[in-house]
Amino acid sequence: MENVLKKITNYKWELPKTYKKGMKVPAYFYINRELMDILERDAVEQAANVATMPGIQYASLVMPDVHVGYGFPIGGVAGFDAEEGVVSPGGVGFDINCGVRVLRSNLTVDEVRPKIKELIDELFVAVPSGVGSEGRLRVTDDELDEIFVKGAEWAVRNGFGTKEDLKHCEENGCLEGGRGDVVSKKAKNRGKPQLGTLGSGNHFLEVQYVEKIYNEEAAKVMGLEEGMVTVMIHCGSRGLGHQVCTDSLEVLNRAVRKYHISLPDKQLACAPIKSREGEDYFAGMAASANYAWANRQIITHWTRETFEKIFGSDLGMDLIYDVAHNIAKFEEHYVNGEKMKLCIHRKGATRAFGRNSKELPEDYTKIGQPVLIPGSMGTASYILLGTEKAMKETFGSTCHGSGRVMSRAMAKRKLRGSRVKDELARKGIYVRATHGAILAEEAPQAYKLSDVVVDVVHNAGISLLVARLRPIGVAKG
DNA sequence: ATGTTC
Repeated sequence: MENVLKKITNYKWELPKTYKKGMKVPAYFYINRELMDILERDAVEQAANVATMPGIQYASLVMPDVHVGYGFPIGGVAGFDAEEGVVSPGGVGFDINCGVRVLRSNLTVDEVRPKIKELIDELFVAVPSGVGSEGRLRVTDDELDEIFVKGAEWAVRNGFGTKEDLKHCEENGCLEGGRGDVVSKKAKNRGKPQLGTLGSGNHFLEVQYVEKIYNEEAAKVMGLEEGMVTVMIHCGSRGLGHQVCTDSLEVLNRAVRKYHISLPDKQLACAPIKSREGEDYFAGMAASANYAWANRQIITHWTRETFEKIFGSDLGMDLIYDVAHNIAKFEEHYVNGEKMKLCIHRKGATRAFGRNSKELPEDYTKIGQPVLIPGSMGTASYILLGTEKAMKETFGSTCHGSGRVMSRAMAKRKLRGSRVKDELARKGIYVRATHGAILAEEAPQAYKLSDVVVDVVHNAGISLLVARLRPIGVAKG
């Protein structure tokens, strides 16, 4: 790809807007040479396609964990003028508000390791997982409608966690504008029994420890020390968000014709933000995002209960932060020196706001927003900080994880789940999964090294390393 | 990611 991408720095490359007819802005790729070698041609085309969309501002942005997605690349960020621009389900993804949160604890890895099997087995029961899995609670239609509007706050109000948790969620765990009236009966029926479940695929609940601290000051503010046990929860809006996305694609395919929007790829289906179709998609997307925040909040509560059952009380399991990886939202950013209201789409990308952003809770105002980057199963996860450079260059955004290099089908052909489990055990990681195939699909070999991805965003300056977290136990669907 | 080819 080096013949089409122009080097700006060792970590930033430009695809000029002359690359493809109709591009309104260039695309910027945050990658290094190593990632350039595995960059998919189709992902480059997708980033160029996004640059042609109505109302796009500044650039189509690509993070180092990029791979081909539905319409937009996964690892893509795009900002559209809030008045003249569009909103697109392909720019959010099927798993609306797939996201990550991390809890700290007062426990050390030496205290937890001897009990890791018992702990993970208990967590595996306390937090249901797997495709189509159903949860331990049943909500009514009215409650579901409230969750669509209130997000994590509904969960806290109903006994799952604390008000302090809400302050440590992006958007306080609630995206404004969620509405149940635009969510189909089918989506609601899928979502109702799945609240409080982990799901499948790359979703997980992981017990980790802080292996290395890169930034003492920030780590202190987050309450992190080397050797301390942390818990990472990675999941999304389950069948509900998936159904909302599917339903909306039908509507927006029609809207593309109705509003005479010219697109290089049907998968970029979108509607003007100010149209009925666009507003309804946003409301359903926000409702799904809020369901996902309630979901992670409920799982957090059961995680704390399980830890207390095994290790007793006063474990200090505070929520460090919760970030969305798949979401669209209205934000203000500077474009060519002018403040603009934009609809920022982050698909497989993380908000990474710098210090003094008004969106941050008081304790993080001085250091910047915690950015949580899950590893693939068995590999390190990272905590970073958002930066002022990200505010200037990437609409305050960074990478979201390690990104696939092997398809699920390929991984199942090449790898055996039992063998993956044994390999992880040798590395001191106990894994509990619903079935062997998931271990093959999610094996470390199927993913880019998160270390490389994180190295790129750190060196590019769009987020900065704070801590590396090493897994000791994983529960997977 | 996903009642994993509704």
